[in-house]
Amino acid sequence: MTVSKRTKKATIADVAAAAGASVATVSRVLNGVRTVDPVLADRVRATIGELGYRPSAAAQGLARGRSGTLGVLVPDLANPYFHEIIKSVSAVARSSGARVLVMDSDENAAEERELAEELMRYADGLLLCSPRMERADLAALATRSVPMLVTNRQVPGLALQSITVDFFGGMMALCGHLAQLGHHRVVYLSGPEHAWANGERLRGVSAAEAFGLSVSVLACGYTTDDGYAVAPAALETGATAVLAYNDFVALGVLARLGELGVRVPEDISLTGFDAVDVARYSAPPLTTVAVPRDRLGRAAGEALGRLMAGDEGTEPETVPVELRVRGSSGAPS
Amino acid sequence: MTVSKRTKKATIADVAAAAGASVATVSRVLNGVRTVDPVLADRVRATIGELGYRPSAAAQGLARGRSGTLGVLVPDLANPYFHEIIKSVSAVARSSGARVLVMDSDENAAEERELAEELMRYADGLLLCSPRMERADLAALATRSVPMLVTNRQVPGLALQSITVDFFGGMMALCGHLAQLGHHRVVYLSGPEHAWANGERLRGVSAAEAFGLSVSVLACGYTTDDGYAVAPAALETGATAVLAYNDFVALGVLARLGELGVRVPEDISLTGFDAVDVARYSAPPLTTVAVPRDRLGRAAGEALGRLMAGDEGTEPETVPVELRVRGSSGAPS
DNA sequence: TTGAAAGCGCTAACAA
DNA sequence: TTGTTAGCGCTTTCAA
Repeated sequence: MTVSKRTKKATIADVAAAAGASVATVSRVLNGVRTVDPVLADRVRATIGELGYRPSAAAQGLARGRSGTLGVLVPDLANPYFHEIIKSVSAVARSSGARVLVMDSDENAAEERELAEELMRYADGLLLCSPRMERADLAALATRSVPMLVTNRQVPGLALQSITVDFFGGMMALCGHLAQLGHHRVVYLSGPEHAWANGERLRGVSAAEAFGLSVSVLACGYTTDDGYAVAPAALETGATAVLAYNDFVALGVLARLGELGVRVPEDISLTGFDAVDVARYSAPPLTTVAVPRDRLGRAAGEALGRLMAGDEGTEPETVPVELRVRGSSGAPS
Repeated sequence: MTVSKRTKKATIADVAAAAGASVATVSRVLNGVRTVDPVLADRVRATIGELGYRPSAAAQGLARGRSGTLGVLVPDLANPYFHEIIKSVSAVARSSGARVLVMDSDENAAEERELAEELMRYADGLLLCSPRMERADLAALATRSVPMLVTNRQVPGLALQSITVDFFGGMMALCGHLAQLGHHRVVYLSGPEHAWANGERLRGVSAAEAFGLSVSVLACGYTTDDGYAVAPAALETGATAVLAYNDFVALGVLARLGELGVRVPEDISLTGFDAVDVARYSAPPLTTVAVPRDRLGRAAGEALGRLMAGDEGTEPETVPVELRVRGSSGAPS
């Protein structure tokens, strides 16, 4: 069998004609319906192979009334935080014969709503990862006919299908650890302003004031560059420990402190968040909070699957985190 | 206007009926065809808004004969190398009204072919990022009716539409730099066996033997963990410089060397590849090679756009790289 | 400027 | 067990 350059796409009718069967029979073979004579079925399969036939996804989708596609919207495809999530969701989707359509909103809260609506045209179900959009938009989307699940966002008074990570608890744990070491003054390097994840962390450090920690907050960001830039300001607060929004920020801080001759943890303690791989390999390795992103992704994929199967209303789920004490935190000098 | 919970999806016929127009007219409004009475058009648009109508992607795709979707296949979604590429491709696609369907082959060369074929059912064009599949599979895919572009892979004798990065040149530059510093014995920590990117780097170090470098090769991998694990073996080769497959591997090596009390670059030099963000912030910062992934992604997106527009055959493009000399390389002791 | 109607490629009743 | 055929929701002639 030789396939020539740029084969024109074969249709089910072509296959039927070539195999001497009806389109219905070909469709049956395609879909594994058992009521087909094995001989005929083999002939059809052979023809399919010869013609290199593949059913059109659009036609199947239209006829079946569903696309077999899961839409995933993330704020930033270049943010490693979302990679494992996407990966796990993809894996879950694939195991149930679905595909994943990914879109990136570029951290643009205003455009998110429109992208989500667009995604709904293509997908049977929608996963909004850490959406930044306003409450009203989220509420409107939730009423659509496409099942929707949200990660890392909870809106008081809005019954959103959601799975969240216990950022609050994670930050509390971090603060508790520092307090135990004897710290009294800490500074939190704040992440994306509209991110729920940032709000929860902030809530966590604030709550820690209850057990005697004095907290200052510095607007920062979520990249290594952001951390590098804000490190001197963090130093000026006089805090004995720096709580970075995430590991990347912490690595930036660590680098800058190194340049400034400030030792970690002897002169100042430093913590990250997320427990990305590289955080284990810095010098010193970062004390941080492990966020099980694969688990989050898997849970999201499965919950979405249930929603799409008709299960109205999954319980909001909260994925626990885990404190990882490593070398970057120590007793204050 | 109140939208109730779980609106049933409206169709173009619903809109037509509600607006007192024909489906043809609604379609015209939807597609911006000018030959519609402004008053009628406004009425249609209003109805669309009220009904929250969105055209079905499947129906449009079927009727138009194209999906408006770009398929992207990557070996590993969790590998940061591909993130910026996906992101740039997405951006290019979006600017021309297309969407991106991403699939992950999980580094499984055997499954890649099947996934690519599957992707073709959904997409108008295909981007295979660093495909690991065999030559024959690649050749077969290239004959399909869906335009296909490949990054980081060139197959001798196969006219593949491709965009590659000059890994060979980058590795040569790294070797040249080390040779100039006075190194004579280096060890290359080899990456994924079937990756063209690894082959090219290997070709680069081998070519460097021409200017007096003695090279040994150690099977390693592409993660920080891999680097951490192989570091002692690298040390045992007696090389005065370690060329890691990429930055992540190098960071792993760096961490392990630190634990072993081996100083970089005083005791041994170390280089990375790719110039990911964090590589600038290690102590010492990594000497590496900058690979313009955004540019690769943009170029790929644009070239694919041209292919899909009917341009038979884009010239194979090679994206240049840039040596970044930083603190992790120095003269041998 | 508008509308009727014929597909697009497939699935799934329904008949045979 | 097989085939015929009516949709699925949209685009796009073709007529009016």
